[in-house]
Amino acid sequence: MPGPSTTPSSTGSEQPASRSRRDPQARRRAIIQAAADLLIEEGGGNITHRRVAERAEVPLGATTYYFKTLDELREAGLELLADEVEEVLGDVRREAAEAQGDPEVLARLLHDYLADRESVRADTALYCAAIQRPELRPLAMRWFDGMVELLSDWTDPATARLVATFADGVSLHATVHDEPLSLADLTRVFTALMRPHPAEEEK
Amino acid sequence: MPGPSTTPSSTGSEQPASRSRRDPQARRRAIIQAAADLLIEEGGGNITHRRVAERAEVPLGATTYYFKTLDELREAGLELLADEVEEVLGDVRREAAEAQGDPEVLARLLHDYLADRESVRADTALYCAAIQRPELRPLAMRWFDGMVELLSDWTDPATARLVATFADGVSLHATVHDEPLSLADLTRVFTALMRPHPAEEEK
Amino acid sequence: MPGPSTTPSSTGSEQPASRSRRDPQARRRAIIQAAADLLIEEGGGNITHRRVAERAEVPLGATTYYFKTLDELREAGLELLADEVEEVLGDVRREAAEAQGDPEVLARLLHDYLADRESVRADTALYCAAIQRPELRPLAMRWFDGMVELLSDWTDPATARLVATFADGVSLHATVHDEPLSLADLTRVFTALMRPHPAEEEK
Amino acid sequence: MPGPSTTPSSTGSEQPASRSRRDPQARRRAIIQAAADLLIEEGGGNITHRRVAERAEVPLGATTYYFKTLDELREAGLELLADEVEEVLGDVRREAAEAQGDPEVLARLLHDYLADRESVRADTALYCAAIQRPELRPLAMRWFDGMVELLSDWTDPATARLVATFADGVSLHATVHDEPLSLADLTRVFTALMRPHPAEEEK
DNA sequence: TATGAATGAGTCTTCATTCAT
DNA sequence: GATGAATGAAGACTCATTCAT
Repeated sequence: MPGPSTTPSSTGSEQPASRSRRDPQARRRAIIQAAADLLIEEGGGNITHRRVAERAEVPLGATTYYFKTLDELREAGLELLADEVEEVLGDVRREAAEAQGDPEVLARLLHDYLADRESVRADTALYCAAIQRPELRPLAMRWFDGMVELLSDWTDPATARLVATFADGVSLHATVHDEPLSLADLTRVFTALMRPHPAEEEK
Repeated sequence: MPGPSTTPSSTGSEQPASRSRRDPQARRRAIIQAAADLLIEEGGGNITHRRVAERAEVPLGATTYYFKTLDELREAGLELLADEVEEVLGDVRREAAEAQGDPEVLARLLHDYLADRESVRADTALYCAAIQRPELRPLAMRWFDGMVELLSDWTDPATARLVATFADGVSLHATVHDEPLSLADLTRVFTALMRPHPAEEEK
Repeated sequence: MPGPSTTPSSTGSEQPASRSRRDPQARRRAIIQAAADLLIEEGGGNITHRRVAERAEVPLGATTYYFKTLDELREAGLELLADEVEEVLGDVRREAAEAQGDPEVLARLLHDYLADRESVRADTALYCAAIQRPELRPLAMRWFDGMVELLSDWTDPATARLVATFADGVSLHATVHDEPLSLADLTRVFTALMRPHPAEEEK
Repeated sequence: MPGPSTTPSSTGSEQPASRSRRDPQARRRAIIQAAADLLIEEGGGNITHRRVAERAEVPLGATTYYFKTLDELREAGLELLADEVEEVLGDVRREAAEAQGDPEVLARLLHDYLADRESVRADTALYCAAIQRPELRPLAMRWFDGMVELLSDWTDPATARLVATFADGVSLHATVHDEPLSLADLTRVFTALMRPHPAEEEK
């Protein structure tokens, strides 16, 4: 899995002067990026105009100029996180295609993804938001649905959903515990779940 | 699984007048309970002295009298959630013991647990808190560790960890999606994971 | 001694509307002035955002907008007091220069200064602050050091320090007792202290 | 000068159990003592029932039981400080009597007194209180008047007042600066001021 | 267009004081 | 008599939002 190599996410700060004034688009992006970073670091409850402005290195007024309310800004940040997660998922998908859905390869891809703390944090941050505010659930589902879709090329939908659910647990586990599951563990689960099973009559 | 039938958790409000004045113990409990309820409903970021006081039907001053800081109050609420979760887990354990660790029975117990929205919310609320504030991770781990311990009676530790991780995903899934996984799905995963597997050489 | 004749200090309140809104500089000044007034009248321990706001006739929020913390505001007020005191001292110095350090003239200058209750209060307010908070001592020393420097033109440093110490006592005495020392008393002390003395070997 | 050898002031903490319960007098004293200590350390503005109670190691209720209001408690503390100062002054007086008012001896006594930081702090704390609250001036005057009376045995009242004023300045100076005036300096001033002077016609 | 000034609402917290026990 | 519980008022501080410029 590609990791954040392609996503310029949550790292930027000293973009060229192009970000500042006279480039509204870039400015807007910088603000959203700052909001997303803060969402990851501190959770949605602690994000304020002032903190975002400072982080994005734009004047306070800019944050209210581009976003009518703080909620709107928060949502834009979450959306960016979801986009990032989805982008990562897209990369994974391409690699998975080549692997023909080999459980071992899928396990390795998930393992690589887990190594990218930034992406994992984005993922769990989305889940936190979704847990606390139902209207944000669609954002969190994008990851789950993407995962299911990815897997659907190689297995039946029910199994795909189960594997995706397991992947969620793995993400959560990686965030809360110090170290993520081992590649061997992941491989074992993927293999066990994707192996043809006797009773195909679920749901 | 017992569900909250035994735990009068997170529902109370209209205790007899005995809760009020001059019964510090009960008062403290009521405040913590209110905090826990709010944690479940709105997440740790949105809890305030005022909201807790209103919820617990005590004057504002009471919340600061019993807890020097809001953090302390929040933590007490989380601890209560963790206790509740653990209590549920204890019940599960007792039932699991009788079942001799039969995967089907375990799946049913998890399924029953998922039907108790309150407990699931408590579980995910703990995870949210742990994600956003590392110092709270031990609380979230109590659930995971308890699950692992429970399973350890019937399978090897590595498998127990994997199943517990899956259970985390299931919890998360149940909170964010409208309906939890089916009993059949759970049974399938439990069976697949707990079945003796060829390579015992993980990690 | 000139007294505050030149300093519009600690009296203002009814500036033209120019002070209000959209004149940050003036607003800031008004707040500091109000703080200084309160410091003189009630001492540093009793100054609050609310009182300052009311005194300066600005909304409460203004006091926290211009000063991140109350301490900062307090300090700004004290600094203003110190500036005022120093300004008075500058006037005294100019007059003293013409008098060639004649003890009688110096005594008269101090006597005039004592007649300006406002300045004396500023002086003692600074001392109070310095007594209770060591980090503010430099502010109080500005008066003492200024006095020493002033006198150093006409007498040796040791004597200057003694005379300045006496002047401190006089200030204190004037604040706590109803009436200050008489001109004759001051003259006597100044003369006695500045008269060449037998043993020049102190310290 | 005796220093604090005779005054058990502001040091106590672990009196025998006699202080606690069943000895109201001792309890009251302990509370007042604690208040006095806090007055010296933090100034009158920062004294609270809770802090006093903690310092005196008595329950919170005791502080309101023995003193109807906080002001009353504060005043009791100041009174204790004044008593202590006066006690020191009494010791000084006895020694001064033997010395027949010799300026050199008086200077030494003041110098010794300055070495007792505790007493000096008490003195200046009283002055701070008196500056900020006129109704407390009598307390601060007790020290000044005592000094004048002491000196009156050896010199005329006017001179006594001048010397006492100087002594005030010395106290202030000692509190705000790191080191007090030298014995030689003090001697010089005392000698100069108490020497018979030509014009006896002041005030 | 863009932004800093502005402010009132709301946050946590401390505390004097009262009072039931 | 003594004390911990109790609470409303007030304090410092933060901030979303508005608005003049």
